[in-house]
Amino acid sequence: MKVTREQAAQNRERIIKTAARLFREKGFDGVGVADLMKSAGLTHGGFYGHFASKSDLAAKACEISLAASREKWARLAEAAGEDALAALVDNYLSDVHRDRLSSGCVLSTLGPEAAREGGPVKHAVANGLKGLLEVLEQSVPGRSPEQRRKAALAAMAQMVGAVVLSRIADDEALSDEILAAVRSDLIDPACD
Amino acid sequence: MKVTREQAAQNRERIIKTAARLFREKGFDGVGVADLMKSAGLTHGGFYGHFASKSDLAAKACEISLAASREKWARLAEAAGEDALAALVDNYLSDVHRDRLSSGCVLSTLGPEAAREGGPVKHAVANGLKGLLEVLEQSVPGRSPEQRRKAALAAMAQMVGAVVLSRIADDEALSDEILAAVRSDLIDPACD
DNA sequence: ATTATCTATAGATCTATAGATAATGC
DNA sequence: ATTATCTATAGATCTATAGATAATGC
Repeated sequence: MKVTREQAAQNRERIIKTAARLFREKGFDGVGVADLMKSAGLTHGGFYGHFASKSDLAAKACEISLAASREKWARLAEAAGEDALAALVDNYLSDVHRDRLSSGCVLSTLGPEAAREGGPVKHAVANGLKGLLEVLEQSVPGRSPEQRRKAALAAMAQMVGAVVLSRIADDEALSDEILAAVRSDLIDPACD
Repeated sequence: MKVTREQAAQNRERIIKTAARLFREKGFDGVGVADLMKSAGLTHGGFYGHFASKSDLAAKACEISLAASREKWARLAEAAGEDALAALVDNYLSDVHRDRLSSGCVLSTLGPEAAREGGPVKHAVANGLKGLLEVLEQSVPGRSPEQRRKAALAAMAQMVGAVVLSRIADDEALSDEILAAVRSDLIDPACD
């Protein structure tokens, strides 16, 4: 039954990645440790050799999810050059992002739950937010660093809110309308 | 043990109001039927005489919470006249709203969970969103109805996102900074 | 010998229901 | 007689742990 040290490390990574997917799909309370381990191809009891608690795993899952988001943002911004903001916005407000919870931004799938959870989970998500803001500050137009900081905060809030609302809307027309309105508000020249 | 027909109706209302408070504080999965009934001063088993299921209650709790938000918005907008948007924004982005989950906007406390839940709960929240948008469309500046509609959608997303993020931030400086940046972005003249 | 994983289970909790109780309302 | 509420519990599920197992790594 025992596996190599390296295999055990891989199993641990697989548990975290599975959790990162399932928590985003079903919420922290929507998936139990047993389901989670089954999805990772392991047994229930093996879990506590890897993690102190479900909450411990939740914090690590949020951490890697948001680190992946940050890397994706940095790649997109880098590739888009001058149009970095538009590239980030188009990506975040896409219907793919809205519809595929399992790989989406943790801020919009688990934000309120993480805030309530507190402790290491909230801390991990707060750090992830800071990381995304760093990328956004470099992608947003503005004369001074202060202006860019403010613009990044405003854009971040608007993107997260748009995805949350687009997932609440129960008719697709409204959902699409929300994404389109916010995309236009963020990208098109502010002065009309 | 039996109470008057009127008392029973009052008990039902009290259950819904208690649920509206507790669900926002702890999430749908954070409070059980037994806790909820105890908080309402009733016993566990009595619940199913009033509601078909916990989910049924959740939908009704979201409905009354969002109806109350809409009424509050309408009152604020009415009282502020020309400055309706600023009044709504100041209220939504206040630290009181951020800190007091129990009476806050359901979109920012339970939005992602309601979207996952689907069914009547999601439907109730989607309808509540539409109601708030109606008030916001009348409060936002813009030459045409289409322009106001777009501005309302953009503002709604930004307000919800700002509160979600301000609750995630684990240092108060960042949390306040988010609220202030978004407030200024929404209220101050858009062109600098 | 160590340790990653397994089986099995303790103990707590959750939703929902069954049947008893007692006050209302005909 | 009806019915709102109560007590008690069924049945499912959840987190976490205890102890067994078997392959690695010294």
